Amino acid sequence: MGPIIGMSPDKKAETPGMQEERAGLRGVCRGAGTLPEAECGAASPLATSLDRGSGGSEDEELTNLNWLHENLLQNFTLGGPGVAGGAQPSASPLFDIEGDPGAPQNPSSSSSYSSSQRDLLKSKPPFSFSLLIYMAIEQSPSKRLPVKDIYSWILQHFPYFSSAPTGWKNSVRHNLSLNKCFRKVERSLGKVNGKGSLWCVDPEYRPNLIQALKKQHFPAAHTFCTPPASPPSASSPPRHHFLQGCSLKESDIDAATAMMLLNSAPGHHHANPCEPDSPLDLSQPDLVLVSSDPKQDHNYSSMTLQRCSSRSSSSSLSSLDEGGPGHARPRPRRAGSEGFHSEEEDSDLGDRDERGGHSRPAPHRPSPSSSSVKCPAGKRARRELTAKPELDEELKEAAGSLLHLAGIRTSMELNKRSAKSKKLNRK
DNA sequence: TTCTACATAAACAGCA
DNA sequence: TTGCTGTTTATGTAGA
Repeated sequence: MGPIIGMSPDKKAETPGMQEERAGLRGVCRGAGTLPEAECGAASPLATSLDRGSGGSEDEELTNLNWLHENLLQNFTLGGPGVAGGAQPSASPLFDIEGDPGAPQNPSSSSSYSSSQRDLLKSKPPFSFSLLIYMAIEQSPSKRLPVKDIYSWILQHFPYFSSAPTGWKNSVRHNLSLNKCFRKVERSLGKVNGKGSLWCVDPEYRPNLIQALKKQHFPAAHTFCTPPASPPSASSPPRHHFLQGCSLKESDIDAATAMMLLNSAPGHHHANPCEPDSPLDLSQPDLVLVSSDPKQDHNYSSMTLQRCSSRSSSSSLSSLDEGGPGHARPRPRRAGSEGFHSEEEDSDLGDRDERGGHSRPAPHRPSPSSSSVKCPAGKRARRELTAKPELDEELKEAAGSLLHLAGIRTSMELNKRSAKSKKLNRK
């Protein structure tokens, strides 16, 4: 996307990507639904940099997008620490919802993988860097990763980047720095700056990321997104599993997030979710705000909400990202994210300071009046809201309903999909 | 056409 | 000194 000079990796990768039977085919592997721990130890980011050395075919199998879709995102939504911490080959609710979790999903018996599917592996991931980072972090047992491991994870799961110019690393760092979804955690005390900070996902923004995932479209994957009329079979790629080629389903997300809520033990509230001693409990009800109403996006500043209401499909993530250079330039950067910025200024997240607290004096960014005006409901407000126990109950109820809905969703889903495919066909 | 999200590049600083 | 990490700014592209 960049200028010609800095040709975007996907353009560049056209060549390398094509050479990429190497990397691309790497991904075509047996990724039975959930990658067994034994087979995919490297699926754990812990293993990212550690295991890469041993590389090997095992490693290569990890790049299976199917696995990614099925396992990874399943993990995200569940958000449980068990995800990466221990093998969680068990079927998730999501897994169950659509079909047979036990069904061998073996895309890599890959003759069943179409060339288009393989191309997916070779081509640029349909995820933004933010999402990639999110995935990487979420996959880590501790929900914290150093940049290096994030690189590794991305490389591991998206071979595309192995052939991409190293600029993507810059982008990753850029995202980490800029995106409020990610928070820097010191590896050890007194090591605020310097090398090797850990990065975690700010639970406050986690739903945003989920939303972003939900809204992520996979145009290239539509080829295998066609609604199967028959139940999933071993020979056919799993039907949906979250990212399976299509945009995520609201019910998936919501139900999954609901599960997160349910999984969360009340009282596990850490001042700093990234506190090393307090494993990131992303499922904290008061941190993860979920609504059964997809329209309700608590994660956004009201500004974003407005935007979202007017722009149905704008990426949620970006709004919490840099907010877009927009046309607020010449002070582009933070302009759009001022809403969040102002939240930081709320200072309810003291550790946030570490970010701007670098050597360079934080340039005074005149917060656009719009931001301060449009964002009355900041994190604090949300917390106040969500801290209510009754809300917790409501959430649980909602979770139950959502799960129920998710369970019976399939038929509706089919309808939806057929409608969608019709729509696509029309195009 | 406008606006937003995102990607990319690059400069710069701090640290090991 | 070098390389990595982190921050920030600038700019371009794509999509809605």
